[in-house]
Amino acid sequence: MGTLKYAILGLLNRKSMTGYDLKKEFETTLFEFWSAKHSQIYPELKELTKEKLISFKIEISGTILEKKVYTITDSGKKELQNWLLEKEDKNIIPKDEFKLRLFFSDVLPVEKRIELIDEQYYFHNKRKEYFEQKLSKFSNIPPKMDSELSDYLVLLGGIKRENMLCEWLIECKKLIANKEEQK
Amino acid sequence: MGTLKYAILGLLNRKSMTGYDLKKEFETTLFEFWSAKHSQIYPELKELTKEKLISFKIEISGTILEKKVYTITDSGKKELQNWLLEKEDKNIIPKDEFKLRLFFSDVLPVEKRIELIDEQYYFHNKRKEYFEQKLSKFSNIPPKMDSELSDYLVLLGGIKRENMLCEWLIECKKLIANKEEQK
DNA sequence: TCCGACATGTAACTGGTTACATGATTTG
DNA sequence: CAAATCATGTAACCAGTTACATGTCGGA
Repeated sequence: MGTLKYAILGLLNRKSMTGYDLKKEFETTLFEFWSAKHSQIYPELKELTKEKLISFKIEISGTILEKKVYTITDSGKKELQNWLLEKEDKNIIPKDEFKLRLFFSDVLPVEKRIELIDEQYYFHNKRKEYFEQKLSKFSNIPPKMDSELSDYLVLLGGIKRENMLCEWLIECKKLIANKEEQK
Repeated sequence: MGTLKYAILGLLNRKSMTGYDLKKEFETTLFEFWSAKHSQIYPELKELTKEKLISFKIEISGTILEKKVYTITDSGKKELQNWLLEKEDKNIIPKDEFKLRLFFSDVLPVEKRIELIDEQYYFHNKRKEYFEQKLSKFSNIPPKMDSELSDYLVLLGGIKRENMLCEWLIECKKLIANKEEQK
């Protein structure tokens, strides 16, 4: 796929920054839908520079520490644009270890199965609350600025996902418990 | 993680089968939450055999075609059980290329952004309908058999996910179109 | 007799994680 | 002055995909 490439181009299209800054962007801004470690970012920056999609200039931080501030090139902007407009079905269903576990858990005693679900519920409910708290920090809803609207939309998506998972888990619990009663 | 190992153990715990059968199980039964190509399955079966978690006996199909029918061992059953009961937060948010695209699409003209969303909506709506059709094939709801209930629960999860995505996309479209009007 | 499904494997490569490795700067 | 953070890189490994490779069986 080479998606990391476009994640980096997308971020640099918003603002010039260093590899370290990019790393932090992945940890915060893109956290909800993409991730990359610095060990993947630095070699990719090297490659993108070679492809002339980005360029860098060295800045001195303090007295001797050199940092490379990367900037997207016109060619890079074009490449990003093309990717954004690409019409391709890459809609692979993501792997889900919990579903796999739940699926095979029919060999466990019902109380263990319920425990499994309760744990998962607790987790997603917590994450849901965290996202909702983040949402409440928007002063205008919907936001007026374009890039803020993007933030808002993906956050909405996150909340909706966590919410859906909580609802599903409650339903799973009900159905599993209910079957037990029938015995 | 080594999740493939448990996917295979889980399937063999239900029923002894060949590598080829397992491949088909991944394509049908587990499709909604896990996948593996035969090129990954065969080496893993070799490894699991070495670890004595599974064993095989050769059956002759037709006149000379040998097939290896794999069976889970007691040791394998124990290993599966342990994994099912494992308490670990591996709740990594899955990568989502569409969200990444949407996130950076603020540089596109609004009509292109709407197109992007419409395409995605069409896809998820189609998948939702497909899942719903699969759901309608259950004669009893909720199913009485344990393993059928598992099928039912993950299918419900799939429908709920596709439904949530459709709702979210409609909301995204509304917010993006609405911003346009404000201009 | 041909074609699609059955059946099993390996090799090369890609994307991503963990660990190794180093050093500067800022803040308490 | 110590600890956290800033800053950049490489190496080894793991999971997974694509392509290569071979051969059988059953039905139209």
